[in-house]
Amino acid sequence: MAKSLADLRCSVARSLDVIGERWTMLVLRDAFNGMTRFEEFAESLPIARNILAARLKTLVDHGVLAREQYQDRPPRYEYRLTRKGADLYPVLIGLFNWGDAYLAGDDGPPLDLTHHKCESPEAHPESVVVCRGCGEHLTPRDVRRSA
Amino acid sequence: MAKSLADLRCSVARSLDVIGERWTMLVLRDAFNGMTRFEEFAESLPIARNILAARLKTLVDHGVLAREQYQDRPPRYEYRLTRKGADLYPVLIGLFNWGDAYLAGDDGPPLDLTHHKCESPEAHPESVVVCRGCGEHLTPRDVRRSA
DNA sequence: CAACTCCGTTGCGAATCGCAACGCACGAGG
DNA sequence: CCTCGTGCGTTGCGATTCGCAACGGAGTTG
Repeated sequence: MAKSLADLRCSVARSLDVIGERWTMLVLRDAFNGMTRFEEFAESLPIARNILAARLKTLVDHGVLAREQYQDRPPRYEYRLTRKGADLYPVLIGLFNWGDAYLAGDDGPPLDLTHHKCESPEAHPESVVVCRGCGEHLTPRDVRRSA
Repeated sequence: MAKSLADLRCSVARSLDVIGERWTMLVLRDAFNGMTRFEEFAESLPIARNILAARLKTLVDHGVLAREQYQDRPPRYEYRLTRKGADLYPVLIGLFNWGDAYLAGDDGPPLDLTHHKCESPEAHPESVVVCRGCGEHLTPRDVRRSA
């Protein structure tokens, strides 16, 4: 996997090379949800333990998660999001929004997230594309390649 | 692939079940970039032709791309983003931003996107998480599960 | 009629995944 | 001491998926 995607001179491809493997984004979803330990992830997802170990290792290798020892005898570690990992929040929320909008079952979106300081009934997180310069909301047609 | 991810009662998992396979987001990147034909995708990416055919088929099956005939004799088709597909823009830009920020090579980000109506030198698209109710910029700590 | 284009499909070896079992270090109970 | 339970992975093996290269077929051009 690593070789062919990473050297495509494309930031999207490089990102996917790190977080595009099966289960990886779901592990990160759990991490954003506060989980830190191997057994928590393993119970939350129907993922094989060897695959979970491999995913955690590549995320740690890439600096998305940090592996920190929280006890000796026996040594046990927890996995925490780094700044780099936390910066994937727009991607995660984007997937969340899209699934809610188009793939929800008959009984509506499975999970409800709320901005807890906001009074509005619509206080849900939403991933949107804006212009870093003027702040305007952007569609694909507002953007072009410039280099 | 389909079975285990789709029935996880999680919008993120359901989204990944549709667009989480290897190469899929890169095909969509090209589609956002204006490509529509099989041969264009095949030339743009180092993807095996059988895999490309399979990815296009699942994207069409899920309504992310629409397959439209653009000539008879021989029948030829083009693949266009639907509204559902276009709504993946925040995810794509999120991956793009993250790769630019953390995975760029020595010579900076490989590709530069610009909001062409904006005069600012910082007129680049950015995927951010905001509150649908109040519009405020949100971090993971501002959000909690409410259902 | 031979060459070329566009769009896939097929066959086969290689890589990856899923599942279940095992390993190991430690603490608790009997 | 012996066994059980927990936390955290690793190993083995069959099943799935992928990558590559070759083939096919329908039409167009020289």
